[in-house]
Amino acid sequence: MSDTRNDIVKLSERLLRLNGYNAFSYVDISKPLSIKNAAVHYYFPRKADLAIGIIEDTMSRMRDIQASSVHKLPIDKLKAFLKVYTEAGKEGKMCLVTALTSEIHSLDETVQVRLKDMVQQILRWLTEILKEGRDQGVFYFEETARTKALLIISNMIGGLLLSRVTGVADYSTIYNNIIKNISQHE
Amino acid sequence: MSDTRNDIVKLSERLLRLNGYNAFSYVDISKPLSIKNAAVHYYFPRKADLAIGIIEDTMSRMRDIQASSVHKLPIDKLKAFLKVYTEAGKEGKMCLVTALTSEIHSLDETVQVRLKDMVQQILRWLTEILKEGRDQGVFYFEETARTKALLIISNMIGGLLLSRVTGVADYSTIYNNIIKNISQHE
DNA sequence: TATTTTACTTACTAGTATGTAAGTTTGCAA
DNA sequence: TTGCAAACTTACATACTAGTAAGTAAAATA
Repeated sequence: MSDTRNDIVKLSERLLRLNGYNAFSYVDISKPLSIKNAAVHYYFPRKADLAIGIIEDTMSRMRDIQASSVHKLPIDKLKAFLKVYTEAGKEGKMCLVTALTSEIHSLDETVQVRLKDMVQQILRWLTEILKEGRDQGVFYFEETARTKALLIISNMIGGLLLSRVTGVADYSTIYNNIIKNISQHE
Repeated sequence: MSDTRNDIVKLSERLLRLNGYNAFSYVDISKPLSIKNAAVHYYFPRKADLAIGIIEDTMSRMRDIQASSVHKLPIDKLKAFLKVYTEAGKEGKMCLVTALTSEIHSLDETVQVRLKDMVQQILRWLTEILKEGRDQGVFYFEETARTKALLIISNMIGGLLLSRVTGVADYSTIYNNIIKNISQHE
């Protein structure tokens, strides 16, 4: 895959997660890369194609993280999962799910389908980690694993948004609470 | 206050929370109200003024809810607080904080200041409810009241976003878990 | 009754958005 | 060496955006 195509995806993803879907344009991407906006259209004819490109790139990285933590302990799997959000928080980024879901009515149906799929995969990923941790007796929670996953992911999504306004310390507070809460008997 | 001005605020708020800040235009507001876009500019010269109008309207309703639940039990105060999110969920709306925070870089500094203020007030409101409930021995949580408030609000913010993609049932799951979790001894 | 203010409309501008069609350069393959 | 495909650029079309300036009709005020 060409450098240019990859540069476009990386920069688009950054702009999408910093500013939102309707707040970045083809020129915002082409200008910093010193190419013309038509060059972006060459790789991604429509903005929907670009969105799909970003989703696929993100899911690919997601699978890499999953693959490289297969042999780790549940707590480290959980930390690897949450790290994605922590890094976003440091850069003031939303998570990709937030960026797309908050402007879902601006998205092509083809993009909405991919977004749904991504959310399901994220949920399944975390649910599996939680199940494993509980089975091994290192995680403690009363809810179903899927419900606990919903709670943790919504904490992350909301935490990243809130911390944009109240400061990253609040994201850390949420993060620490999740780790502490799941590791402790009741 | 004129009907037109109020109609503009209500419709803008709806469009903002359904579609996002950069996804609605002055024409999107004027057309359904059968007025010209310049009429919207008459009341709200710049889009920032409109955003501030929406924030103020929302905070005013917030204070009404607070005022009308002063004499209620902590659990009913909490339910009154959360009801705002539940109603949004039914209509597929994000909360106002999400709609604005997700596109914070598109907002005027004057709007950002008001947004910050609103978030602080929401946090203070819920924190007070939680303190009162714990003091009366009806709420149980180990964190500070402010941290618990952060966790609940981030659950709501994230729950509303996730449920746009996975279905409202997931919002309900989160809601029910919050109520159950805070009401139970450990 | 005269004047001013309110609540708009008409008509427009300048800028930006996504997207397209056709042309150009470069490098590889036959 | 010719031909072709990849990776672009040039130039443009269409549509929409926030925002403004000037005009108007009706209501409130002096």
